[in-house]
Amino acid sequence: MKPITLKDISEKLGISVTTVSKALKGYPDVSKKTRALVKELAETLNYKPNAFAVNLRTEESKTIGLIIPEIVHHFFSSVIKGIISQAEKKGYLVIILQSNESYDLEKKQLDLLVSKRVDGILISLANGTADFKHITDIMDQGKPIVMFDKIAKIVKCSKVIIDDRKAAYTATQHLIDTGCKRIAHFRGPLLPQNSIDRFLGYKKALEDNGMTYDPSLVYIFDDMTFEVGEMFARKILSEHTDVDGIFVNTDLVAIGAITEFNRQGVNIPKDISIVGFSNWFMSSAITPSLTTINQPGFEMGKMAFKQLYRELKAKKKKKQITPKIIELETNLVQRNSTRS
Amino acid sequence: MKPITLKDISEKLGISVTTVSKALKGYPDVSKKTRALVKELAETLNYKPNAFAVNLRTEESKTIGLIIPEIVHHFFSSVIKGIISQAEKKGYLVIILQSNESYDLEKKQLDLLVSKRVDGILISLANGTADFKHITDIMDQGKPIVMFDKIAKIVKCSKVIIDDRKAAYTATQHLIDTGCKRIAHFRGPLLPQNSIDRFLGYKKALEDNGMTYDPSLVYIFDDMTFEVGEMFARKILSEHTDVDGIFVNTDLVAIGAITEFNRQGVNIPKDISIVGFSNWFMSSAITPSLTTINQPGFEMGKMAFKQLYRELKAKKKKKQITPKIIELETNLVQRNSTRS
DNA sequence: CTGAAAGCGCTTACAG
DNA sequence: CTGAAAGCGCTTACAG
Repeated sequence: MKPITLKDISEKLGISVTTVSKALKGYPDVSKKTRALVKELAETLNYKPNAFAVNLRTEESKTIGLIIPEIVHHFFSSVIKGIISQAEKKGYLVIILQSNESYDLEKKQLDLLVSKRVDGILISLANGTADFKHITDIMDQGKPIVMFDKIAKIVKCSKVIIDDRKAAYTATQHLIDTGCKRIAHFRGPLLPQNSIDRFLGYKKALEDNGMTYDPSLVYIFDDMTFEVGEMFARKILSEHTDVDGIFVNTDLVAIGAITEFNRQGVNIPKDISIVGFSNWFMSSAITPSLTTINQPGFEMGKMAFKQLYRELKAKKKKKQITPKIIELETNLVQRNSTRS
Repeated sequence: MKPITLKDISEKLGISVTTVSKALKGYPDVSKKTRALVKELAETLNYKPNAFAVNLRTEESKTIGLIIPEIVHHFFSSVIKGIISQAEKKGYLVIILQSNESYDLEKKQLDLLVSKRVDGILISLANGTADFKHITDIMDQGKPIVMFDKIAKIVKCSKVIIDDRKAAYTATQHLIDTGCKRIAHFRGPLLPQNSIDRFLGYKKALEDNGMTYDPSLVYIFDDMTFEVGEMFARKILSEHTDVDGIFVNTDLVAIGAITEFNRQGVNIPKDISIVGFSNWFMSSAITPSLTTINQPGFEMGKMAFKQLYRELKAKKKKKQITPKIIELETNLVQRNSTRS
């Protein structure tokens, strides 16, 4: 059962392939009658253009690539959803790859996407990524690329981000406003820009409030997991009994910490207040519910695709692309892990 | 900056395109010397075959399509991860589409994937899907398709599933064994096979234990959300004060119910015991932690791709494909929402 | 308004 | 061992 081709239609109708092609695409230089005839037959035969041939001819596939550090992740999966839904609206399909926070994998996957000739690429960088040649190489080939969430400041492509520094400042200020005197920070890994910015926001808030910044209160770790949250909660209890507030880099770790503190009989928020980051769904279901920074994942995905789409269109028209930084708003969601 | 083609290499080397192509593919009928020369030049020029041309020639794209009801979902995102990681190992890329539990969207997306000529399709059906012509049509075209989790018994393709009936039986039996006398069931939507099977497992367990099955204790709802869990928890308290156990179709709804019961001062598990389904990550973090059925999402994704891959290979060799049903093991995870 | 022809970049059956 | 040629199915510049 071979698929129907233009040739099949042209033979049945006794006209040329050229005319069939034009008729199907609604070109004006085909008679109304021919056009109607062609369209009708195409319909009844359920003709579908061979995408492979179209791709080869037009040098575009209406497919984009997406590289993301982790899929089983509330924030990132929301971003994916935003990207896919927006892409579908514009007739684009999305190939998804997961870097597992590994630079090597990220690089290999980027290569793979390029060799598959996707029209453009959306990427959120792995924690392990410190060198960006694999990204700039692609930009140099003229392939549109948009970064989101985990970006590199130094790379001159479009980006969709939040103001991590400001959001972290707000989170820390909230701890201070609700009476915390000694505030720790679960910072996460060293490299990624948003770890850095969240840390800087935390530090700035302390300084602006005349509180001394104590490096020993900043906990660094590579894996942002529930278990890490439990572990550092225990560390706090043994190393820094005077800590009465923690600003945690991400909700999942904060939830691990809450679970451990609950287990140890620490009263949250009275003994220790906690603010997370991202507003994962879980944050509202845990006891006590987690005060956190709401980070608009779905929106971010939508915006990232929209920007890529703009660049795809600009490229087709051979227009110059000026990189754009799109910053989305965040807000503090007050719940029960901080005092009111 | 045009990409390098076979022609570029052949011209630089003064040999034919045919020979270059063969040399690159390691065909034996090329002299060692020529092969080495070609490979070296290809390397230095960073030659990448034009995937569009290869696709057209070979009529395959090494790309598969995946249609899933929802992405922001712990179980499904685990499945996606399993699929992608396995596909990557075998050199396949995955295009992901989300049906939002809608039959119309699912149908449209299936069409889209076919017209993009993906090599095969992986699908978990939408709740709204009651007719399967869109699926069988594709099978009739000889395109391999594998269903997972939310399947249709009537469709004769390969499937990766769990034994929902048995798992639900185990869950209900556990409630009975720990002393529950009147057990409700949050069933979810009517159509999907796994809702049906979980309900049947629940019913069977009651009957086998000499407990009367009471239809008024079975709650049906379309959206499997946290909010629905809260709502039906309230309903139970007002409609059936004698209920002392609930078997819930999925963890998310169970967690909503727990949250509402906590709020109303109902003691879990003493007043009401709850068993969920799926073992979402959240289930271990909530208070009380949720007893549930562990459903291996990552594994399911891996198996689904593996089966599709087998069928892809069989198709290439023009071998007949015999549909296979792959059943994965589940187990009860006892936590604190049921008595011990 | 219609169509013959070229070409996208590859692969492969075939001839030498 | 090498290469000319056909062909995958489409699109589009060009001629009539």
